[in-house]
Amino acid sequence: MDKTSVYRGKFFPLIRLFALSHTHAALFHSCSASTSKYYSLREKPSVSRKHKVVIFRDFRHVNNLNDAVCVFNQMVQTEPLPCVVEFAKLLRVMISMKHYSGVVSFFGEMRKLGIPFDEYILTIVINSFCLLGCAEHGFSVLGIFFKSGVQFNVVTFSTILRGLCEQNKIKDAMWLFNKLVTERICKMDEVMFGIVMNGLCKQGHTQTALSLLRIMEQGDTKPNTIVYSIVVDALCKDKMVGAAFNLFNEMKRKGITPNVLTYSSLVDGLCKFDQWEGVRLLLDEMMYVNVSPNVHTFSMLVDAFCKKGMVEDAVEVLTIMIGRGEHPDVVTYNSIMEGYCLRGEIDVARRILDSMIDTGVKPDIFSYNILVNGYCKQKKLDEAMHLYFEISQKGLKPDTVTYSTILQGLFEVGRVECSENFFTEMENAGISPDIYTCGIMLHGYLKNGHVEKAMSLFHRWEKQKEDTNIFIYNTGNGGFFRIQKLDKARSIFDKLYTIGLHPDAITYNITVNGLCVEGLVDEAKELLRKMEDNGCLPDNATSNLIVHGFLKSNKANEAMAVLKEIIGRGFPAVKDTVSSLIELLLLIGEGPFLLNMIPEFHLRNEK
DNA sequence: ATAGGGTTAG
Repeated sequence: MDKTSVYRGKFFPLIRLFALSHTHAALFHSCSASTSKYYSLREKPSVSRKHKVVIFRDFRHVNNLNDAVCVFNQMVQTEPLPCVVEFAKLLRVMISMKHYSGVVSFFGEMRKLGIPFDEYILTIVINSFCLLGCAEHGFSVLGIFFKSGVQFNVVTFSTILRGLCEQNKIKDAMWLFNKLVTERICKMDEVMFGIVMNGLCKQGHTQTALSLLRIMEQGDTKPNTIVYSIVVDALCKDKMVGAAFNLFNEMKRKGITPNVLTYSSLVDGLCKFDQWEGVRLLLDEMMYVNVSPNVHTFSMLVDAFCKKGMVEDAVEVLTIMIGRGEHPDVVTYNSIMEGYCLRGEIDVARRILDSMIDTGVKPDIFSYNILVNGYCKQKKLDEAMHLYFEISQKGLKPDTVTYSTILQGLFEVGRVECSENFFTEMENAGISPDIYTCGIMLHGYLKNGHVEKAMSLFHRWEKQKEDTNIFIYNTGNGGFFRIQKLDKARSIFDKLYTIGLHPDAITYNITVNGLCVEGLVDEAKELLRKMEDNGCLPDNATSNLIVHGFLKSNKANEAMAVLKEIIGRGFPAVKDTVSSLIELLLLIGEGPFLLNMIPEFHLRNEK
């Protein structure tokens, strides 16, 4: 019988008492072995009833994996064994040092040696698996709970749920969550709800999160500030700022106080919609209820102004925040840099990078990526490359975005071979291309006329199905149309359905436009009908593309029928489309039709 | 357990 089996079964609580008295002996033992630098008396002391000896292990000197291994080896050789709590402390230190697999192997060693463990140790092990990116291994640790009779708690399951959510396995998380609820496996708390709701929101299931909030209201665990804030933020990100404000007002009515995070989410939502007056009112309210805007809040404002090209206003926000004692950080400065880059004032941006360092704010990889992009957009590829080399010199590591940005820049100026070499450099550096990189490579090849290369890349990525999204297809589709590989484009479109990817408005637009340019009226017509059936209503771009497609193909007459049809179904025309349309109608002598349509345009534009 | 910044397609 191995040592762990002693701790199994229903007698566990009794045995735990035994283990505890064991522990005191261990503490005494470690006191006598006080030659070790890892033991000290500085922490709040615990007094052993038996020996009246004051002792605590101190792990502050454990600074690397090597230290941890030494301490661990020493601990397991100590006779009698140190307390479970001591092992838990060591494992926590290892997590803070990011030695997650070390935690797992220490735990394996502990089991082999029959060292007792408790729910805290097991939860730390689960957390390590999660941080290693394999949350599903957490389930096997759950097995250890059942086998050893250790009682789990809310935190155990919250940890697994958080891990699953972070790996975007929201379905698995929901399955577990439902099981916990329906089988009453453990008591729910606000934190667990928060974790699941946050996971749902991050995966775009805001409405499900909202219904969970409603369920909470009916139950014993009432939603708190954080739970409300999670949904408020998600609604803002879904561009449903109105709904977010409804929820915000509702929580205030119910006496749940919004905090700086709640307010900041709303400020950001309003900024993205240019609702400056609303922003002003909200900031006033914050002052009134004594919730101070912090560096996040101010950075959102700074970023919003910069993205609109209003860098002067952004700088004014910067002055205000400094005046209020809120220190701008790397994110704030990065936004300012981007603001200048967007206006083409890359040299100013470059100077900000240098002045950041003077104020004690260290640039990060974002800072460099912003500047690299600035140079690329100005087609200053040599400067961009120079900056790329500077990144490593500054002790930073170029990431996927850095490489993608430069690849895009190289393609843009037609340096296809450089792009190819740089792509190889990226792979050699161990940076794997993501969906952006794929799109850039595909589009870059197509734009520069390398159809075959684009095709082979396309097929390579297509096979790695889990990485495929609609974007790659849209890029391929548009490119293949542009170079008149109609069959290819058509087959890509058809394939979307078979692999279960849903075409979006852009997919339809690209394809409709491609068909129009080719003068394939019937097919375009067919597709528009499909578009409507699939709930993808034609948007401004659709109408523009159709009109331009027709004009380009000089097949105005045949195409006019399609236009009439979509106008009849509700043409979401905007001004620039209308002018193109007028051009087309006059071209084919459809003046009377045009006159009929004018009131129609007015009606729709006013809606 | 919750908030801010960088790269893609029509």
